[in-house]
Amino acid sequence: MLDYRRALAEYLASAVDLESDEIFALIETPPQPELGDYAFPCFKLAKLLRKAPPQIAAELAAGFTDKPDFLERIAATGPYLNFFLNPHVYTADVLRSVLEAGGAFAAKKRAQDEVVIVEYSSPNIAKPFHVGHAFTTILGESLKRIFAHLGYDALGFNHLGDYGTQFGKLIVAYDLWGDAEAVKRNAIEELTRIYVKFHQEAKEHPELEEEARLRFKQLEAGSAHETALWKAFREESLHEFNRVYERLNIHFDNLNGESFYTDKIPAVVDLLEEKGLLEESEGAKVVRLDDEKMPPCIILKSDGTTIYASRDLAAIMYRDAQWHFAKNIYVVGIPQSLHFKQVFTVLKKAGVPAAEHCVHVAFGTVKFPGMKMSTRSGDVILLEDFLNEAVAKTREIIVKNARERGSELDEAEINDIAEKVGVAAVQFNFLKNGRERDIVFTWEDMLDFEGETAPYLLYTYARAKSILRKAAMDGASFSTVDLTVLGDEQEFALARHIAGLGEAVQAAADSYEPSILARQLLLIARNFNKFYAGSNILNCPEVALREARLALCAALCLSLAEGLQLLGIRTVERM
RNA sequence: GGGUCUAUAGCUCAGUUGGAUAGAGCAACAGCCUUCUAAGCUGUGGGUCGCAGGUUCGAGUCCUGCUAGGCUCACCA
Repeated sequence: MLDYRRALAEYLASAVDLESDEIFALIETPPQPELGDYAFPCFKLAKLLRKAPPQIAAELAAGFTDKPDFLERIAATGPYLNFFLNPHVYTADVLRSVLEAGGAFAAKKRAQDEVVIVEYSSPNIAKPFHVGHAFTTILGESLKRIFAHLGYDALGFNHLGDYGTQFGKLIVAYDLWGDAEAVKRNAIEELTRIYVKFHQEAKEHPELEEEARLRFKQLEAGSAHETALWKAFREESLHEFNRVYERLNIHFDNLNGESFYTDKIPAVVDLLEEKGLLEESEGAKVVRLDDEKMPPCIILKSDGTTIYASRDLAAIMYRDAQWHFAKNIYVVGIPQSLHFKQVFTVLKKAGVPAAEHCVHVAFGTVKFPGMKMSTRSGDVILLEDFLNEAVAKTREIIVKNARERGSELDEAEINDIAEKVGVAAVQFNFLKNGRERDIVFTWEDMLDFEGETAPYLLYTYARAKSILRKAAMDGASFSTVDLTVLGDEQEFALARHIAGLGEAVQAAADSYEPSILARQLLLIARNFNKFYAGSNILNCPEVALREARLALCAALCLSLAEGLQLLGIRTVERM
């Protein structure tokens, strides 16, 4: 489709004594549709021409003789020059582009391969996957999809928490009280059970702690028994995580956890040593960051062992060597902001250029009023249980609606729709607002399926699909349909918002903020529902208009599906 | 105490590089299913944009100070 803002800027350049790029930057969208579709504020010109802005606007408006096809009207309103698009030309152009793009309306291509690594989810092995993990998992997946859509080679990295002294504890506990069958049945539950038991027993038998440290050292040294157990814990945990990932439609490209990077740390220590950055402080090896007004970054603990900062440093070096990433994105909570600032700064000081391409995409905390999210107390909401609740609630609504509408959904279909809509509702809760905001978790809010929710978006999609099916036009091409008959207030408004999808996706990527895309989709859906409530589509008496409105439905479906896919959300054909 | 982020309607949040009358959803109230899915649509009420200054033709948006709160500040990740 035509870049209307650009075209308008070039048109204006002939009348205004400014470069078209300058004009382009000044053009804005008026707050109300009555004021037009684009506006040019004349404040900047006032200084140049030494005249009042409203006078300039009026004179410019009077001076235009011929208009391009896409413009219907130009009017001066106070200090603004307002432009009204021809709604028929515009609506037809936008919808034609969407229909021809077939789900890639907002997609871009790149001249060369540029790898974007998105590290997200990263749960700890042998620990429950609770609602707190949902934020990074859902946000990260969306970012990965958005960057892929914009032509990047986007890779999802799951940096598993699969290393540390807790594995020594687990090994000790398993040898003492573990049940192989129980691990097979439900690994996380059994491993959590023996982990909790370990801490209880360790209070009275402190020697267990010492034993755990010993067993961890043996694990590091590659001892057969310990390694076999560690591998089994990892495998079984992953098996369970995959159940959730499958439901969320997530597939990682890389599962290198903390353990993978440990043997790459000595090289990092050597590098820092060589650059003269490493200092001894209170027995530990640190890099001082005083000049950056940050506390020192600990590289090696006083007992000589490694720490998470050193592992993250090693990971960046390794990823840079392997992939020469354009971006290396960490989808990790706000509390770790300082940690990442330190790590990136250490690398900059060491002269590693890749440090410039590392980004910490921080997000807020999921808060539970009246609950303490702690593994030890067992007072957690498993993400799986949350999904199940949402699916169950969805199922109730589907069954109720089916009864009222007298529709003929079979059991398997009901289950499939409930699963997709319920999971989508959960996902959208984490994507609709700015990511740095905390989320207060209440069942009431989380299971509200009206208004700004995924079920609203999916419902809108399903309604449009239903019409297309009834018209036997689902999947039709519409290539010969005349779309210029469209352009009434609601049709035009819908086209305006659909056209905004491309910018929304780009903005979402630029600021690592899928909520921008999520909000655009809500706007699109709301405008379609207004159109739907006020216009006949299937029952439209004029054949040409009916066809064009069906094409509008098809374009709506394509754009909603495209955007939802970028949020990691699956669509349903009916609900 | 240092760093950092936040403060917009009863609640949850949007608010484009500073621009026209600050917008949604939920909740409340009043309507709309003999037109295509009412998980929808229409309407009403609801605001000293934390407080005080400053910059500017113009500030919810930028600067300073203050208040309140979150997170964080060395061997956990």
